[in-house]
Amino acid sequence: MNKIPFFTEKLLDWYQPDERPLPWKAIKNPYFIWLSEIILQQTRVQQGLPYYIKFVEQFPTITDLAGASQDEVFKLWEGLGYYSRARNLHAAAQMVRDDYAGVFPSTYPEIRALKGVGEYTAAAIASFAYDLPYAVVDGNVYRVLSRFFGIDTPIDTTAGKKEFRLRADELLDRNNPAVYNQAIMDFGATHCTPKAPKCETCLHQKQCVAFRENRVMNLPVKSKKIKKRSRYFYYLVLNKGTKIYLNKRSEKDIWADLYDFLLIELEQQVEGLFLMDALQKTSHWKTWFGKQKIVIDSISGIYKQTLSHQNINAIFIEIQLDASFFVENKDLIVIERKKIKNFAFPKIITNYLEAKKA
DNA sequence: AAGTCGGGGAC
DNA sequence: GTCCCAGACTT
Repeated sequence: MNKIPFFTEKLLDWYQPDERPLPWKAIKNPYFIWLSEIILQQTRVQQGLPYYIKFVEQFPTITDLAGASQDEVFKLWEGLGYYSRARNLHAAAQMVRDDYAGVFPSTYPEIRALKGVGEYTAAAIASFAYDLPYAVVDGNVYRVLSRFFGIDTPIDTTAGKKEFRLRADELLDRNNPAVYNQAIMDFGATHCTPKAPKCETCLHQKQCVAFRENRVMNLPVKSKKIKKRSRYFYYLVLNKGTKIYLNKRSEKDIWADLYDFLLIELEQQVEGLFLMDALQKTSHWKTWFGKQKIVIDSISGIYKQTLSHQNINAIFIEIQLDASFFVENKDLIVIERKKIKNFAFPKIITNYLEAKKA
């Protein structure tokens, strides 16, 4: 029996498993645990919970998920963001089906090798599903450890990641990795929070370096500051009778594998009388429409969406095409408008579609 | 090592 | 407005 560090002893003493009941706790099904961990990457429990419930209901086993179409998986993921998670989720399910006969792998290296599973997620699955001694290091853990030990090494550097990983491994209760990992994340999520941490009632107050030195609000440290660029999207919503044209987005940009409309992007915001003139001058317009005359049905106001690295500004231009009209673009698909609910769109598109309906 | 990938909630 | 959330991947 290893000696348990003081920090760990106090943490386990604090932890009350039933205080924050969640459907992926107190289960050992590795598929459900994996699913919950992917959904919760960079996502608050509150936001991810309804998605977890939907996935479990629609795909009771990982083989069910593997057998779904990509459009089905994306539709269920719609609105949650970071859509590469959905693509990797689907691919990993097929890996488990094809390489492991549908049985979720049970060793850390095998779990870590699944698409979309990094160090954190592999440790979480290994400990929660299989009681293997791997310490999780997520945003909660960075915050708790940086404060308790007064570590100001930036967490978004190679040195910082290594330092916190070593520290986390020392603190892990190797006899009870699942409970320890749950406890430290719950503590960070409910007690040692980013803003307004509950230091006054904290059991660690006397030993917490950050509290003693009045540095709680300065930890953890991040070195990088993100820069945002603004983009200006002009969506041509093509309608022909009861049909509508959709575009499936390619891999290189935001919203890969989601659907949107025919898009012209300009370097700046253009409004009012200048808009159609600016659009018709673009090479895109000339390629798609040639010299055919386009009749504009309506032009929306500016829809805005903030992404982690971009500010998106979008204007939607409704166009009714004549039956004889031809659009030179092989990537477009034409569907019945009433089937639009089967396709997954970025939030800014669903916002527009909702507003149009009303 | 730096950049990129969403969306929402708390302040 | 800013920060950051049960991070991972690409270049």
